[in-house]
Amino acid sequence: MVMTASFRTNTVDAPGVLPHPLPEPSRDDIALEAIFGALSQPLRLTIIQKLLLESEQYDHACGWFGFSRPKSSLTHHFKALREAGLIRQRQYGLERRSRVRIEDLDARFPGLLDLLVARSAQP
Amino acid sequence: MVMTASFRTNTVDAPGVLPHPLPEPSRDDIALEAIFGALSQPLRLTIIQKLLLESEQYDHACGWFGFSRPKSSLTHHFKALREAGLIRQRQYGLERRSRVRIEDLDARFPGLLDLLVARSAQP
DNA sequence: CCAGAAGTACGAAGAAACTCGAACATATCG
DNA sequence: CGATATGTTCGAGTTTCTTCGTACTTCTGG
Repeated sequence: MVMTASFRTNTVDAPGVLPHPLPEPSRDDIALEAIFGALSQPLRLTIIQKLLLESEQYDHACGWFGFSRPKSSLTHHFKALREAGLIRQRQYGLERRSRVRIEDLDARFPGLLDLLVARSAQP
Repeated sequence: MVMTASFRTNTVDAPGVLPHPLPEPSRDDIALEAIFGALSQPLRLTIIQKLLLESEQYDHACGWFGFSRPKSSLTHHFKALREAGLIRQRQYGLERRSRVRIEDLDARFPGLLDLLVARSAQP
């Protein structure tokens, strides 16, 4: 995964109230190949699924997920998800909380998120 | 992409008439991570899109696509798509023809193929 | 101010993917 | 049979991931 697209610091949700999002690709720069590349990593797919299925209305810091991996590994994977355009990250004091960019992804690739949370048919 | 799942030589379409498919994962062994990994390569995503949008009813040999890459590279990418469960390949005399496993993919991951052929919104 | 907590940055080592040439296999056609 | 066409296999070189330790930064709470 290489970061080539242009990045911006967007301010969608109530500027002044929420911390600014970390640099991320704009909606139109989200590429399907990058999405697929990011989601081909099992841990990263799990992160997105967990956010979609178990998060309640709020963003979650990476400690919330309960992964037993070194912190630097988690940084790496969350950054990969952010740079692919899958999550938005905001700094709240010490912790950095993530949420799925649901609106952007639904607008750009309708059906993608449904695909990720659908229980795969196991006959 | 590593090949770990069990493989079988399935015989879905009129055995005796069509050549046997090359070894491929069974429908239930198709994994989302593997799909995503395969489609994160731009050329491979193009192959699937071209098959879905431009193929008329038949399988296509890799010469049909008109890629200007060494033959060994094409072999590599078609094999990756087959091992991920995205395409089925059959040997017709000299040439090896590929088609998307539409039924299997629709059954296992509804919406996936629609996602691949949807024209991404470019405002 | 200091200690602890959350996370980053850097870098290195190993694994995996990508690209491609060269040699080989096999089917078809004249 | 020999030439050609399609595609494979093998191997090497290069690049990209992945993992993780270490050191560093920054915020928060006493």
